[in-house]
Amino acid sequence: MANQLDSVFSAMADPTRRAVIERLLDGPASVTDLHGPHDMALPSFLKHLGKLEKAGLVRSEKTGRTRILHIEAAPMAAAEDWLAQQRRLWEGRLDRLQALAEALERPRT
Amino acid sequence: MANQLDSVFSAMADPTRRAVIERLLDGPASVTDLHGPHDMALPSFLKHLGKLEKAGLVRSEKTGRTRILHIEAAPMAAAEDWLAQQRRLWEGRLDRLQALAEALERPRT
DNA sequence: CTGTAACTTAGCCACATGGCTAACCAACTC
DNA sequence: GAGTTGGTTAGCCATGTGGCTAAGTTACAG
Repeated sequence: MANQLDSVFSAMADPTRRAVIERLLDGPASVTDLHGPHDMALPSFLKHLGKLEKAGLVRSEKTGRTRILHIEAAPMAAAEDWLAQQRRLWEGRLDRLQALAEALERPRT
Repeated sequence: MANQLDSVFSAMADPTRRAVIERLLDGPASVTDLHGPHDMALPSFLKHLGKLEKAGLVRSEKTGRTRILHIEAAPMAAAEDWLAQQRRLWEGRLDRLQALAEALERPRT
């Protein structure tokens, strides 16, 4: 996955990982805290955290025997920017189509 | 993939597919037109188109022997909305932190 | 210093993904 | 109606993903 958008979008393409993101927006948390609400074995859950971290959406640091994760907002902004740009282009195209339609409605004004 | 966000995010997690989206924002196009710039066999490319269509990002209709695809903007908006909401929550949290910091700076005003 | 809590690593499994070739069908073109 | 163009289907392959159990490690608690 060369592009950063690749890993960010693919990290967000999973409800478990999106739930983790939502939880972390409320503040940092430990692995077991985050794991709590999810009905899956810890190692499976850790893979999700790993993906989030590789995508740069989350950073973590271990103190003692517990690892604390916190969110990193920048990569999400990149994804949002891409989407916003596509929407602008799309809206621009609709505007041009409408202008064209109006021009066709009254051919000689 | 239960959620719609799942399939939309995962559809966008690939540069080929994002390129197709960008191209289609400029107007409808046939399969071979879309395939043109991509250095991969047609059947492989078709799988990408299939994923886009299953995610609802694209619709297509066959007339004669050529299939024309056009974009469907709504699902992208859903993804953008999710991201925008997370950002709002994140910014809200930063505001609260800053308020807290200021409150700590001058304890009795 | 023994026990337990909090990860971590290793390894297995089933299925999805992203690529390919080969062969096929359907519709224009000449 | 023979050839070509535009897709489509079938089937193979390597790798990635998302889940599991079992066993290991490391720090804190008593």
